[in-house]
Amino acid sequence: MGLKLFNTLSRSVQEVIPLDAGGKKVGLYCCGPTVYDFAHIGNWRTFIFGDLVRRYLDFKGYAVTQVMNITDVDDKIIRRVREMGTTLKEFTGKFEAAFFDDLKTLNCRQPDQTPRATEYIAEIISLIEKLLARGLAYQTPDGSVYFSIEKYRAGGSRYGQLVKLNFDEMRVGERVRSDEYEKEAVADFALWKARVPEDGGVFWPSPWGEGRPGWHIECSAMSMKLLGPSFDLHLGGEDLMFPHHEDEIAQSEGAGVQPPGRPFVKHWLHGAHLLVEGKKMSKSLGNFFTLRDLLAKGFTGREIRYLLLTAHYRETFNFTLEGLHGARAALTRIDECLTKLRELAGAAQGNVDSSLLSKFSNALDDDLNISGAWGAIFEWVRDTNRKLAENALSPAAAAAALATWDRLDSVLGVGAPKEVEVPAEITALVESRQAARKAKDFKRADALRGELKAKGWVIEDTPRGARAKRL
RNA sequence: GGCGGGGUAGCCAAGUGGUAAGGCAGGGCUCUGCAAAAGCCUCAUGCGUCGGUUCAAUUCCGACCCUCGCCUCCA
Repeated sequence: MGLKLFNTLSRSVQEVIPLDAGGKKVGLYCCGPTVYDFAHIGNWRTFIFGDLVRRYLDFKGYAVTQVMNITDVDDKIIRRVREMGTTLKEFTGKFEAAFFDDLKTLNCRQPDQTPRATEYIAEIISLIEKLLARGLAYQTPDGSVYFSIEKYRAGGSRYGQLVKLNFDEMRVGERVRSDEYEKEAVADFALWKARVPEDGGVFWPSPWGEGRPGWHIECSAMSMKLLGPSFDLHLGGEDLMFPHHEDEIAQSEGAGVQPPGRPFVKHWLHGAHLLVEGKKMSKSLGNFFTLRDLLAKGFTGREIRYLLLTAHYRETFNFTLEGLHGARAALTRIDECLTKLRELAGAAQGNVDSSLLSKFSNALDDDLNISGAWGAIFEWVRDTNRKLAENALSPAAAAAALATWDRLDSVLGVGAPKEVEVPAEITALVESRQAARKAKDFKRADALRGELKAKGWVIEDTPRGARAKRL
């Protein structure tokens, strides 16, 4: 069965058919972070969405090349570099490292390539030169270069493929930034920004004088360089539809580098934003969380990942602390089941359960209906628990269940429960308690239980004996 | 104003022209010396409101109410 995803270009759910003649290779570009601060939970929702797409394509057997850009030069970065009296490299390096740490904490796969904008200046310049040569861009007296939407449209190209725009309405009451007053039309966007004193040491030489790239051009330059001028999937947050992605299309297709009849990007994917505690995230409301803020509250990366993966990517999701507690409980349910399966399976071998697997992939094939996929998983957990309780599972069947889970988890990435080492001291206490219970010295047994609890361990008495569990 | 999402149990969240997945919380039970932990069972005559189409609508159509987002550098 084929994977179908909503394509913003067509505003409909369409099957993903690779451009690759062999139908195997898929190019996936995900808009990455602008490294001017720690990424917040809303950013992470989108990055996890990208990771899900990547992992599911892998699961489906495609040979995926995932590229995620690191935007390490833009207005905000320059402003902060100036304010903090540091250098661009030092400033962005810190947040870039934090980004990759966080990516790992959330168990996102490292993209195959993570190009930095500042390392693709040559490609950016060459792309701008193509646009100038084709008459779609113009230079202003200050040395900036802009993309002319009017010329682009005059050439028969469509500007406004991802969103419906009313240009006449838009020209009323628009904002004109003081540094962009030289543009021919307000809708035009910068490809190259001439150096101004506030940029400090952040500038590169170019045929138009010293300056730096505009915001959209880096994604065009890097994606086309690494994935080719026409590729399969491009993903980002819904806010990027306009102007960022629209401008990317204009400048990439305007350069005329695609083979005849091929688009810059075939399938555009956009992830919805999230609300936190029912409201738009904002620092003044106190509901603005970075990943680090949540870790500091004691939540783990996998709990956060799980919660962000429970809802459909095109729906606004309400992220709450209560939801995070629920995520913890839900994951524990899965963990308990897996632990029991592991105990039972031992060294036995088993084949994957294709019925669960097909329920899972049927749901995900349908525009990544992950809620449906979780539904199938939890039904399976309940069913497995029932069999486990009835002793109706053979070691081979348990091994098969575990093999199936591994397959599912290659997509979900919430991981298997960690095998917690029980310290000898704890084991000794558990054994003393067992001895006391056997001697019917319940007072002492309860005291030992209390002692264990104080040390952060709970005793789980099962028909097969007692075991200690980390609180 | 223009464009686009949403409104499903206490909370989160799927889904379907034929009578509502799943998770959390809650309730009951099993196990236990008692607990805890864990497990099982249970939990919406109802899907924003009002009309319409239909044998049948939460699902289609219309109107309305509420809510959220985008409309030039915010994932």
